[in-house]
Amino acid sequence: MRTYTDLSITAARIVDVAESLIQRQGLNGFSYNNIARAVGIRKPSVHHHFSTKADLVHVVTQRYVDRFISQLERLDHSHAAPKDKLLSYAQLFQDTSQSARLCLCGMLGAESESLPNPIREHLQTFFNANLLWLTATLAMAWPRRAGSAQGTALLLLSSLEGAMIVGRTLLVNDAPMQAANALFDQLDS
Amino acid sequence: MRTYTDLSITAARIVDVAESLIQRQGLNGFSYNNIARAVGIRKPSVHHHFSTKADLVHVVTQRYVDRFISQLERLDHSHAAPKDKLLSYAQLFQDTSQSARLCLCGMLGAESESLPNPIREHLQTFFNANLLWLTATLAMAWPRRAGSAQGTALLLLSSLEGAMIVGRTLLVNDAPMQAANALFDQLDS
DNA sequence: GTCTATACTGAGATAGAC
DNA sequence: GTCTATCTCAGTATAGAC
Repeated sequence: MRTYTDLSITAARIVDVAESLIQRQGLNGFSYNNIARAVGIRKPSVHHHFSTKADLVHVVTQRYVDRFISQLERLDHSHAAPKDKLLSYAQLFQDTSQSARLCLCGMLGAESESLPNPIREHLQTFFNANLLWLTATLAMAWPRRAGSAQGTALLLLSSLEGAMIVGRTLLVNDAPMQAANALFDQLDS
Repeated sequence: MRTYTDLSITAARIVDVAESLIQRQGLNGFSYNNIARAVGIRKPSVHHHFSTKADLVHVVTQRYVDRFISQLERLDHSHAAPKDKLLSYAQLFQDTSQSARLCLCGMLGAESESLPNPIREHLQTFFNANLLWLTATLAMAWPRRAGSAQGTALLLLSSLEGAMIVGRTLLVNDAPMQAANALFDQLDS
């Protein structure tokens, strides 16, 4: 199966466009034609780089998950205070929301019934990595509540994923940050 | 525009099937053929009842939103303790999750860029009604935290919507209830 | 209300020239 | 790597008979 580490310039542009389209319209909401127009080439040229849609979506997902996990690691190495790490984490979702996109894995997770198995596994990697990171970081930020960190991690991750959906529908552009701050306030009190 | 209050028996079956398909596969993940097979009629017969897909989805959404709001009113009239009302509320999402579905409005909200405007408005009605109900009920359940009830309402609604997505991907079947309980525990402490 | 038959369109995909 | 041309299939939708 293809990987994203050795993409030609055109292939990388295709992956960029496909990523954006999935985050905005969902897996079944775009076609090779949409990609071709956005990149400025013809449909068969897209097939030249990614012979099937499943292949393309696989590469897009793999790159997204790897990049996101890299950001978690970068946050860890930043030596910021745990609470500030969590604010930066919430800001990642906030930024995506502000560019009128959903989290790629949230969107694909919603549509996961139509998804090939290898892609499903990438989504599981994504959510598991986030839950692990959040559990550890929440336990450091609020040590007295360390015992409930695992449940709080699921609460925070779910609320950020959900807030992107609620926010885009109600045209509230800071829903992820609002939801995260509501939780942080409760944890502080 | 059609409404759901005077559906023939066949039309009601079509709406039932369409609702389930949207919750499982999303707006772009099913066709009139899928519906026809599930109902046991032919494709043109589906068109006889709902001439376009937009028309069908509109009726499905309208019925779902009205029914859900009725459930909120029923909860209000139940004279249960506020905290128990909130538990029953979370259970609504939990039940949906357990039948391998997402919230219809969560799914359509994710795909809302491809949605006709009238349907978007139903989604806004849904989320606004939920936020209002949650804000009021949270303020009753935890009066000392009444000042932050609005933010907590967004947090809870978002987390339930998101937990359905995270849960279905990780094959955790009680994610909505886990997320809600994590929040209720913090509010209690 | 339901059916068969049929448009028409767009989607995913391939062949083969340049 | 890109193109034109083409294939096949599914999707939405309509016409008209029963």
